[in-house]
Amino acid sequence: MKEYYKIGEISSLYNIGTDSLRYYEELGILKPQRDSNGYRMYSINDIRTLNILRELRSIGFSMKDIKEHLTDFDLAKTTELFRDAIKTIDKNQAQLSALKAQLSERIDEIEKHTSILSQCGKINLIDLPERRILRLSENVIRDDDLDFVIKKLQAEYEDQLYIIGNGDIGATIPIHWLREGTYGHFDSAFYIVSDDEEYDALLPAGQYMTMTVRGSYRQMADRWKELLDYADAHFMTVKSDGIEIYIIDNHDTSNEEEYITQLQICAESACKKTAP
Amino acid sequence: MKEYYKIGEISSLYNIGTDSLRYYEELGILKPQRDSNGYRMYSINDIRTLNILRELRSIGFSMKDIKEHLTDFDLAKTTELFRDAIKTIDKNQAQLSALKAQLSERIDEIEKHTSILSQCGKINLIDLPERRILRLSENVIRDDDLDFVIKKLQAEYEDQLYIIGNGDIGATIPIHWLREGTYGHFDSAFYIVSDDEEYDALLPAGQYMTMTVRGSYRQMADRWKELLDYADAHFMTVKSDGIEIYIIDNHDTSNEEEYITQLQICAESACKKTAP
DNA sequence: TGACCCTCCCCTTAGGGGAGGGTC
DNA sequence: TGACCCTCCCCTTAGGGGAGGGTC
Repeated sequence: MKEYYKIGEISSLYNIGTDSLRYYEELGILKPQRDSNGYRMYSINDIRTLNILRELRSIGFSMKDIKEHLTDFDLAKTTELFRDAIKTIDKNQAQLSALKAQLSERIDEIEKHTSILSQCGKINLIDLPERRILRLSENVIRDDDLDFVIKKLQAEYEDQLYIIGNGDIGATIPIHWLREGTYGHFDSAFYIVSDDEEYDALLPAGQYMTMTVRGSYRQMADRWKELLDYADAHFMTVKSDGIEIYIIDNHDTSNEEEYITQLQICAESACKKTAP
Repeated sequence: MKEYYKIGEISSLYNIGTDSLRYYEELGILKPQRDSNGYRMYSINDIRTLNILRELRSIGFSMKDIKEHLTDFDLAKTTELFRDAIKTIDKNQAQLSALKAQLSERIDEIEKHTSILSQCGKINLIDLPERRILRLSENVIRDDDLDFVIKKLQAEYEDQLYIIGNGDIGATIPIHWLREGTYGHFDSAFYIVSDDEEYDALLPAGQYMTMTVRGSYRQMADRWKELLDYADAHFMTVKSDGIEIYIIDNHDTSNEEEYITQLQICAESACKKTAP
């Protein structure tokens, strides 16, 4: 057995690059002697250090931590180091789990929504419960501004941000604007929040006319007209502002044709009212 | 609502540094216009891009992935991106779990072994089963070389490395060297492997004299002498080489006083043999 | 004037890769 | 001679921090 080993021998034995070994020396962790020709000579002691270094490295410790540990360690310090590492791992795992749940939910949503494409363009009458929303009102909001408004909404409720963001995003249009056919203005943007979250406004319960629309926002004026015409034809009274829910929007696709938006407006049969 | 926003406004709204925004521009992801004074002017469209960018970033995608994604994405690409991300997360989680298990095991071992300190220095007679080992024989191995030999052993069974490394490490000393009192030479180093792993040699089953020793290796010659004297005094016949198991060594502590080594040697009562 | 913006420029992790030149 | 070693030196991620100087 030899006294010293050259960098190449160590490199192939440990299956690590010679660069790494030189780097460890640069950091002052390994201090191989030098031969008269300048070649690094690794002793058994250097190899021992390298053994520990690589073990800690594979566990994921930083070189700084490793250097610190190597200068002076005993059983208590070693177990403490390992315990800390476990805590860090737990944190990372929890983060990853949360992320994974978010991603799964997003995928599920996209798939769920694309599966209702057959509904597109049809008018349905459905009963919706009262919905809680976080609302940002601004008098006039152009279509393009929506993202910005949403962001302001998020900024306002920053501490809840981890909760918000999964729910549906929407906007409301005063009924008289819809009647006038001047599409492109909204009077508020909102998040629909779930029961256990903070909210500042409500979308009323009731019977809603809904239409799921696929594609560009340019067609919305026409779609709203269809809905209002339908209401008139069926002697229904419109009882809320127009509501747009952005199911698939520019966050999910850069292809306008894939957008999915649901139009909702509360409307009840006039006959109901006039019934004895 | 304004047409354009300055870098500071965006920065405080998104709670990210202005450096980041400049960096996104440098990468060509954001392309804010410039005012006549050279100030960046972020449009609603830039804000939209930034929204998506930050979302993907928080999920953990690299800037390269994000840039690629932003140039052209639709529902199919978005879900694919998310699915890939989930796969990556799963892999990372699995790695972390394995690491955590390793760390826990190491901690448990250290604690288990330090709890048997009361046994130190006492001679026990115990029956040990046959043990499977991976053995590296070298004619003469100095104490200092052990780590290196172990490394060669690992290199030889590289594909099993994830298995190896948790088991006990030890070395054997020919009985005549022990008798001579020339401690510091070994004729082999080995790993004890579990039942389902590859092995190339055996430590025989039988009754063993054992002594758990705490502290420096300098005392081992004396300890071995105690064991051999004990055997002689009790008319026992030594039937194996000396075996040292390194329970706590220089990998766990830089303090020699904390080392724990178990000496084992197979020895059976002479009276047994002479029984009718 | 103070807050805000600009453009360099240097720094961080853990090495990887290569040039140009000596060594066994 | 070919494999091996040496020392620079530049490069990677996603920004952070600061200097020196202009702008509202």
